[in-house]
Amino acid sequence: MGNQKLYKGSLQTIILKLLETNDKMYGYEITQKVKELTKGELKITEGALYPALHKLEADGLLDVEVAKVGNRLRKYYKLTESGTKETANKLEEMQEFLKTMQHLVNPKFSLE
Amino acid sequence: MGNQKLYKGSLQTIILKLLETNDKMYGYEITQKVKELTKGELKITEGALYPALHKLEADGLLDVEVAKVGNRLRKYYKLTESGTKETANKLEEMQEFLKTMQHLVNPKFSLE
DNA sequence: TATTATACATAAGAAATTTATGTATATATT
DNA sequence: AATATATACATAAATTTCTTATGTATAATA
Repeated sequence: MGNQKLYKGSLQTIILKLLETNDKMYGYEITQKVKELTKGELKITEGALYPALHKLEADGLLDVEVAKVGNRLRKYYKLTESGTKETANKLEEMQEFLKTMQHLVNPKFSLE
Repeated sequence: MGNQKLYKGSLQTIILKLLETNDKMYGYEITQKVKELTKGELKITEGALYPALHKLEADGLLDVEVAKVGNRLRKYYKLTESGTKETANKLEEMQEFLKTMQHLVNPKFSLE
């Protein structure tokens, strides 16, 4: 783990985006979903994920709901109202960054 | 300053890419070039830039050459041989990241 | 029955910034 | 002439965000 290149600051945005699309997810599910969607390109470690989820919750962007499945706990997270707004902001920021970086590092194939 | 979103870890790549394109640059010039190329979208602060340049130099990726212009110093940086190789690696990594994130966050290209 | 997968968590340390501050010269503005 | 802005470097404290390591426990698989 920790092999791939995940630029610091992008994890929050990834989590928020997944919750926007999937409505309700638990931590372990998020790690698996990211691995699946990126074909193993990105691997979210637990040491990064759980503190990030706790922070998003503390900041009021996520609500949590504990479920018991069999004998095991799951903590389902979903966007709050303000979380939904912040998701839109962060996605826009990310898009801007991607466009800017694309232009910087590969002017030839710039999207704009 | 510090308003824009510069994901941590991308600054080194930006510096290396600029030096690949421009052969030889000094610090202040880099801050201006980034501002110009990104139309003010990204602003590299001195507190980030100078330590980054020193680290790249310490890691053997950059050579430095001091010049006196008028009565003022300039430190011109350029890629070493190993810096050129590392630039290629970092650019490839960045391209991968941009592609991956584009798929993750861009609704149009979203996989789910 | 031993390993892997599922599912949470935290803590120490590292890396890369931000923010603040400092020094000094050159140029432009009032 | 005085003041502000631009040029050009630098560092240090604090903060953010991650990596790496470790811990607990249940469920499924080889």
